[in-house]
Formats: sequence, structure tokens, C-alpha cells
Amino acid sequence: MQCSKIVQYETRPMAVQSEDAKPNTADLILDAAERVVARDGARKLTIDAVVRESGFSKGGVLYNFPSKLDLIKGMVARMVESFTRRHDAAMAESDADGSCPLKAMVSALVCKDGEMDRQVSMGLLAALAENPELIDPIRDAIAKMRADMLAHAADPELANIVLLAADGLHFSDILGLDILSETERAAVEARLLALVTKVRS
Amino acid sequence: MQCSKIVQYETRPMAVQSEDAKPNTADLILDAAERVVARDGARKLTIDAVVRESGFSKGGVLYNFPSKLDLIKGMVARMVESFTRRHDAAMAESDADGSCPLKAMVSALVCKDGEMDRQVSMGLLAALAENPELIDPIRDAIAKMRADMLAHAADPELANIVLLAADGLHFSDILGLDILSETERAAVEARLLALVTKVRS
DNA sequence: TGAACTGTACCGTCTGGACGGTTTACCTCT
DNA sequence: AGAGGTAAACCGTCCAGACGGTACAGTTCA
Repeated sequence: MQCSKIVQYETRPMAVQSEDAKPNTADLILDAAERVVARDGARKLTIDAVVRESGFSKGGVLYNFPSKLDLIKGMVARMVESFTRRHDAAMAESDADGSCPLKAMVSALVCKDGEMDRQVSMGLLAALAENPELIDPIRDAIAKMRADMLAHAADPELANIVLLAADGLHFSDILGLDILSETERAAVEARLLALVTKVRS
Repeated sequence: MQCSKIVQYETRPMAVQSEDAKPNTADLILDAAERVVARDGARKLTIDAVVRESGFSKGGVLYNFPSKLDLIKGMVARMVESFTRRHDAAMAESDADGSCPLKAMVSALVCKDGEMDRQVSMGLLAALAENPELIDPIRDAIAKMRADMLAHAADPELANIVLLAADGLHFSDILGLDILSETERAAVEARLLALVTKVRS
């Protein structure tokens, strides 16, 4: 078995990675893979397509991700880390200023830096297309985050509805269904945040 | 150009089709395609896989859908028809008994015959995997239905939130993320219907 | 020196789809 | 009625190209 970067990728603490001045090759490759999925669809996610999109050689791509499965697992891992990081940040923020953690999470979920977020979420589509079981880590992370937040909610049903609405927005972004106009979306986000104050623990 | 069933499929009124004693070949093929996507992922949706799953021959499948693109367009068309039919039924029901159309639609969206619904929605994943532009008909149908319902809502923002939450449930079903337990889901559905009465027009 | 790549050549399998053949249902003409 | 014809519906094989992956000899750089 070849020495592969993927092992490092999976176990490395990612929290600092996003601030690196010089992003590493594995992340550049994952970026390229996400772009391919977002633009052309998960069916077109081939190793050769990632090679073309990333500018690395085929040998280089396969050096970092020894197989296509490893590449997709890397996309999933990065997605999970991204959400976990955001969730932890929201929790820390609410701990610091005493605000409702649910509120912090909703504003984090709903925040407008949509393009990067959508990009990262392409891992979900790629995994789902390749083998539905590959999304298990995502399912687990979502379940954990949700349980964490509901634990702090006085009205769990309403909290669930707010979270589901945020998910609805998020999923429609991922799937490319522009369900709401920008003004509608802003109004809905404001209303969601207003609703969430009624759920305070 | 070969005479193809797909043309008939796209233009035929589908409302009666579901009650046919003997389902036609095109629908059996689409059923098989949906099963393949749901079980193995959109990447595994190949003509040969559909041939195996449906029991028809390759020639037979290609007779009904002259190309793989036509097959996927057929899946999308059936999905749109299914949702349009459900929407129209909900609207007709609310017209008949004077109830809120939003309520009828939410209970229709959220209803528990999930397996068939999830199956039909595999067209979305298949289209998205092949070419993201293929979901345009779905996007249009959703926009139309949503506008139709919001027109009757006294509180459009809250109505949007309720619809988004229903979408969140639906999308998480499609993607296979079991976000809620059965009891949680029942509670949320009840609460959604309760919320919706506050939005009555 | 060794890790991180590049570049090229190659291989077995899968995939879409073209194509020619077969069966079935129905229509027409006598 | 029944022979003959026709087209829809379906079957099964073949093929070129795409794909995932291997192998391996260089190259760059810390």
C-alpha cells in the first residue's frame, strides 16, 4: 500500500487549516472536485476531470487520494469538519455572551456566504451518487449537532421546526433549487431569528 | 429518428395512469430506474443496471427511452407530474371544504407514504448527477406551487417558514438523512399543521 | 536524501448506444 | 374467414470510447 496523504487528511486537526496562507495540495484537489460536482453534476466527477480542473497531474491526484473512493471520503470528511467547526464556534459564542445557542446556530446555518458553503456541501451529492452509505458520517454529525441544540431548547418542537426550515433553505441551496428570492430569504431569516428567541432555554 | 414512447410519455395526461390495472412499460422502466438510484446511488444509474432491474432487454429499454438522457428526463417529468397532481388535489380539496389550501398542501407534503414519494424523488438526484440544468422543470414547478400557496396566506413569512420546514423534512427523506425520529416527526407534523392555522387567509 | 509531485504509457472493465433480428397486435383485401 | 401485410414493441449482440487504476522513470525542493 502506497503512503497516502488521505490518512493525514482524515486525522489532522482542520481548525487551523483554513487560515493557512498556502493551502495544501489535498485541499486544492478537494476544491477542484467540488467545483466539478457543482458545475457538471456528480456523474461527471471522474479522476480525470479532477486532474483537469485542479491542474495537478494524475499521478499527483492519486498520490494524495489513492482511489476515487478515498477522494469522496475526503470530501465528506471536509464537509463534516466544516459543519462541526461552525457548530462549535456558535456554541462557544453563545457561551461567551450568554445568548441562546440555537440562535447562534441558526444564524450560522443561514448565513449568506452561500457559495463556499454550497461548494463544501457538494461532498454530500458526490457521496450520495457513488454509494448512499458514504453519507453516514454526515448523518452522524447532523444528529449530534441537533441533539446538542435541542438539549438547550425550552420548546423542542418549535426548535425542530426552526432547524428544519434552516435545513430546507440549506438543502435547496445545495440542490440548486432557488426556492426564495433574496428579499423573501432575508425576511424569512429575520423571522426565524425572531422565532428562535421564543424557544430560549 | 426513431418513433419513441418518450414523446407519448411527456404529453400524455398522467392523472389516470396511476389507476391503470396494467402499468405500461415506460412506467415499469422508470420504477426500476428509481429503485437503482435509491439503492445504489445516481452514479450507478446505467442503462444496463435498469435493464437488469426492470427485467426488460436493453433494446426494449432503449425503445422506450432512446437515450439515457431521455430516461432521466422521463424521471423528472414523472416527478413534476406527481407533485403537480398532489398540489392540485390539495387545492381542490381546500376549495371544496373551505379549509386553508396551505394546510391541505402541508399535510400532503408531509404525509407518511414516504417510500413511494422518496422513490419518485430519485429523479431529482439522477438529474442533478447527470446535468444540473435538467432539474429546471422541477424548479419551475416548485416555484409555481409555492407562489400559488403564498397568494392565499395572510402571513407570508410564517407560511414560507412552514413550507421550508416541510421541504426540510422532504429533502432529508430524499437524501436519506434521517434527521428526526418517528415520534419527533409526528410531533413536528402536528405542530406544523397547528402553525398553519395561524396563517389562514 | 526523501517527500511530493510530474508525465507517459498501459490495461481490464464498464458504458452508451447503434443495429439487425424477432414477436405480437391489428388492419385490409379478397 | 383467413391470407398477407405492416408497424409497434421488444430482444440480444457488438463496438468505440471513457473510466479507474497501475507502473514507473524522471524532477523539484527542503
